Amino acid sequence: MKTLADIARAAGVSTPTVSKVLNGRADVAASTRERVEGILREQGYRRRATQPVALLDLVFHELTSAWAMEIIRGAEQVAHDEGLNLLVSKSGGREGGELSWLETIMAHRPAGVLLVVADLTSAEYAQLTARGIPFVVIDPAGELDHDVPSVGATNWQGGLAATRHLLELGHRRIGMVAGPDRLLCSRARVDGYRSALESAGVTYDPALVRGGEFNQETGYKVGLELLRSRQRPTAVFAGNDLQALGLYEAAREAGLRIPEDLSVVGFDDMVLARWAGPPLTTIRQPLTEMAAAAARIVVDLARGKEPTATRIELATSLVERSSTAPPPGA
Amino acid sequence: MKTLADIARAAGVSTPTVSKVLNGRADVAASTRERVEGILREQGYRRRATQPVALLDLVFHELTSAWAMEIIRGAEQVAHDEGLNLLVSKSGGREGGELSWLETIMAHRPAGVLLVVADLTSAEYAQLTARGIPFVVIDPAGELDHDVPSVGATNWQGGLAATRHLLELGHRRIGMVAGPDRLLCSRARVDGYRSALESAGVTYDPALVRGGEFNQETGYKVGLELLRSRQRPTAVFAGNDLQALGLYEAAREAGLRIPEDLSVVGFDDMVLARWAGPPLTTIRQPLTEMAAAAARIVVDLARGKEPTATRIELATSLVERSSTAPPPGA
DNA sequence: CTGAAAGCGCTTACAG
DNA sequence: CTGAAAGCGCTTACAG
Repeated sequence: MKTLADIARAAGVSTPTVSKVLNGRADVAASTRERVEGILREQGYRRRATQPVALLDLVFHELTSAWAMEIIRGAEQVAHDEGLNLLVSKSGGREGGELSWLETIMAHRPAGVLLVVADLTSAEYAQLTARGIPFVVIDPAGELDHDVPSVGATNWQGGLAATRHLLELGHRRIGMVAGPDRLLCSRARVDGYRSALESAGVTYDPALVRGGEFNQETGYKVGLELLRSRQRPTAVFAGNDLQALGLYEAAREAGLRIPEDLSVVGFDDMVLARWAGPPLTTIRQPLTEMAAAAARIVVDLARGKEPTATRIELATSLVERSSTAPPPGA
Repeated sequence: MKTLADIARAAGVSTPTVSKVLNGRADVAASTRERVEGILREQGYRRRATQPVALLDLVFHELTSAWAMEIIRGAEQVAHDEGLNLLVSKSGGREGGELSWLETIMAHRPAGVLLVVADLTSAEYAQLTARGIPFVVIDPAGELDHDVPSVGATNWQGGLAATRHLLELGHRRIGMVAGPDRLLCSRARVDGYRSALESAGVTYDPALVRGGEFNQETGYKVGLELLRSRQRPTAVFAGNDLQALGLYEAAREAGLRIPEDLSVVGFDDMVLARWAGPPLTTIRQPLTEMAAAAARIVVDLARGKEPTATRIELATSLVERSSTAPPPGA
């Protein structure tokens, strides 16, 4: 690590002069400035920051989905309002000799950390807490210890609303493409589905619920299974929008029109839901607001203020488009 | 701004002790540690970072589009590989008493800056250069001074390929929804369109080209105009995917089926293109790769290495889906 | 486990 | 325009 003194020596000037060049002061001769700038560049000088860069770390497990953008937008808004700088990174898919995501974060000591769809090991929890770095989990993957602040969406109510919508249209045989069991949000959606059926007096049939990952391949695969079964459902609730789009493909392949022969409801309301053919009826998850709420909690925590609440679920809502209709022959 | 000494005084300990607490050293009594942590929190202490946080600034004009995510992904990849931390912010829509985006960036002295769809005023250019902060413009909005490094896509070739594809299907009356004239990429796409027509011996008809913003409203509005004109086009090349989706709506409203009555080609290949109804034929723009290339240039520049090239255009490519077909009656 | 003393990297105020 | 001197915020090495 080079110091100002090193640079000064190499440039044949004093440290104050180098300091002035670095800080863009006017009282340095042009020729001196140039020489010093050259040496700074050459020697790869990096300043030890004197102003604290107030950072807000936003950590995704994966940076793939369209999903992520809405979260970034919400976090950026609050970060900017609070004078913080938003640092975006991903924790997944990086094993081997490298520093763990947590070590990287510890190294730059952010004012706070936002974790997206994360499982926190208790070791990670302990490290974060020990260093007094406040954090909030957005859309927690699994159960969290009671005192970990988190922001989610009302997934159960969403599953309920989606299924109720189909029931109200007259559907009775309603299938579901479930997400992975390890994810809280996925289990809640399935339970909401089940609960809606039961309170409508429709018997829950486990054969109509098949699970997999939250992607379009699963929607396609599970969709084909459901649509080719003897008593095929007239409607399917997909655990998320990507699965719903996989279902679209399966329906096309099975020769079923949406919504005439098959109704489909998704979950998330990603941008593409609106543009699917036909536009997808889905449950909107307010990701931008969720991220903003999480950021505000973390900022409060960082400033030693007690946030009004540290466990929040924001409301989901049904967005009706054109992928749902009464069942055939209704 | 609180100092360690302030905290020490308030906690009734010495500064070294506070320093130890901050750095997670083991040799502090648990009770002392707790008391000091409490005071640190209470007084909102922020350290003046001693380790330099190596930052890469990624500045968007707007943080809205699905677009942005692919760029973030490319930049994050390189940032991580190079041990930099990716800072995401937006420059647009923030006038008034606040610091300009540039001042904010100057304040944290990043290793480099990546600007997306930006116009750089010469004052901004001068400031960045004076401080020796290297920067690269991704998808430059307008003409840049000769020595500003930039990474773009081959927009002209893309316009050419889109139009050629339609010509090869047999279309002769091909409309275009143009983007704003102020954007370089938009003008290049229009020129590519025109060039393809001319080299196929089809006369360029200015009445078939109508412009507006790069959004779906423009696609809809301009689409209706084109489709309701006396000699309506059998195919339309939209300046970007959002416009193409607006066109979809216009076609629906005009009672035209895609692709049977009207062929549509978009530009960008956003995720939603694949899921549109029908899936959109479009020109793919390799945003992730563009961002990664830009990040690599900025890192080289920051380390005083001469990058292999400072003006790059990455290749676009035609992605054929289901929105294009031979013209009716062909 | 604690803190006085020395030291580090940088900046500021000012004499020339 | 330059740099010797003093100062700032923090850390380190070490005596108790």
